[in-house]
Amino acid sequence: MTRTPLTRDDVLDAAAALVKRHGPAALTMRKLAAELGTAVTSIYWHVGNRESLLDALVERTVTDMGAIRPAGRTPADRIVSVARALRRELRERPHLIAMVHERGLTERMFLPAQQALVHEVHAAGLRGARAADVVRAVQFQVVGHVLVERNRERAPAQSPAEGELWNPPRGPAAARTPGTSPDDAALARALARPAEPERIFLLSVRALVESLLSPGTGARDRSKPGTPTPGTPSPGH
Amino acid sequence: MTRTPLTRDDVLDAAAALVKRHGPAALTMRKLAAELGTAVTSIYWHVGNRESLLDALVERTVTDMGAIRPAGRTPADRIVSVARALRRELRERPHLIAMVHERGLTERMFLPAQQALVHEVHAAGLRGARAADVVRAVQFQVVGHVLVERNRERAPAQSPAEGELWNPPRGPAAARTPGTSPDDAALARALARPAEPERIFLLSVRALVESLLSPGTGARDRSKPGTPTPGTPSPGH
DNA sequence: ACCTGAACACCGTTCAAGT
DNA sequence: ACCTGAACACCGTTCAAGT
Repeated sequence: MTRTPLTRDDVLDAAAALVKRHGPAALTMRKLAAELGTAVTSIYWHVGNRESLLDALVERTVTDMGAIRPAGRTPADRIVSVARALRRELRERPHLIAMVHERGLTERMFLPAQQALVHEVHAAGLRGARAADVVRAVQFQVVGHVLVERNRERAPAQSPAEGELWNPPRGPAAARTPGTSPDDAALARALARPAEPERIFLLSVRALVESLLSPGTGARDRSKPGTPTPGTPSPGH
Repeated sequence: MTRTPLTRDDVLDAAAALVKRHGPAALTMRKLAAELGTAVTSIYWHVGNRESLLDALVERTVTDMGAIRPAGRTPADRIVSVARALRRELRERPHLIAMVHERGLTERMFLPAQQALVHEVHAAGLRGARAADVVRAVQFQVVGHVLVERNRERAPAQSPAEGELWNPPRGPAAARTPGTSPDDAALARALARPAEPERIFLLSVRALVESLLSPGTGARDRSKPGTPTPGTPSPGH
């Protein structure tokens, strides 16, 4: 009874399954060998060593991420749709995404999405360096938000909890702390509630896209980073 | 010649130094013991085990981060100044920040900054849940940007490089690829150049703040996050 | 209260040897 | 071309024993 020979893909599959179930720390060469029913050293013949095994896993995740198809009527809408699609894809592969991040490959994983963004920003009428800036700003924001969000989910019990800071002490001690939070009960309550990442995500992406796609606003390049922002006009009503 | 007894702080100091120089992976109990000139097992008496040693290190970093003082004339300026200060602080402690991130404590580290943001958003005239949303949006963006930026710095040689995608093939093959990048040489060149994170950072923060602080724009809550964006078909493979 | 060495279970990796 | 067991150097951790 000759066994069908072990292939490199067999190794990668088993490794990916282990990581998906128990995280990267659970992926040891010995456990992997046991899973595959081979000697530990066989694995080395197929994948070199643990480091390049993880590299291959990450590589797979990056290419698996695939192309993103924008949806929506306006360029702004389509950019937002790309952002949401990226967010969803990432949230389905938490462990592998963490590995991609640890290896500094997050940006490369986002190249297909970048291509879509370029198309939409161009459609919105932006050109040249300005368009490139907008593409990168959106990309940074989406990737960053996803990283933050994942970080929050893995956070242990927060102490002090976010909300606790915004219930100002009622006693005379309140006056002592300089720069303390203003008295806004609704705000305090809102911050005491857990964040709703998807809502914040949409809110932010829309705000950023709206601001960057409309020319002539203060968000243009000013070439002098230190210049003060003129007060935002408050439309009387 | 009785040696002055080892303290918990001695252990933490040596550990922090090791991490700062060579990263967390270089922090082994045996190396640490050698550094301190004690037996490996002494360390266990002071800090329990490696895991809680790292916890203590992270805890220290979080509290060391300290208070942030806003600067600038308008609330928008001061928010931007907080964002820049945070960015600078983080970039000075790359390894430790990575550890904070791995432990899911990034958000907690940002609580002091959150307090400052609340103050400024309130000064800008926002109240209640809307103000909380803006605080969180800015916070997510700043933290996210810093994480992305750090990720980029650690990235190995990118292949394909960002720019390569935006030099459309000159031959007849150009017409075949659907949704390809538009013909914008300046854009292609701009994306081929390395990103300037600080500029992108300022650009984005300003755009977001400007958009969120001005009421009545489309960036308001639309209360239906789940609407028409149809899910992009999963990348068949 | 603090420190020690010995021992254990577990790693990743190399290598000569098998088929 | 593929697989094997033995061996090496290195981990984190426990524990009984010292002072």
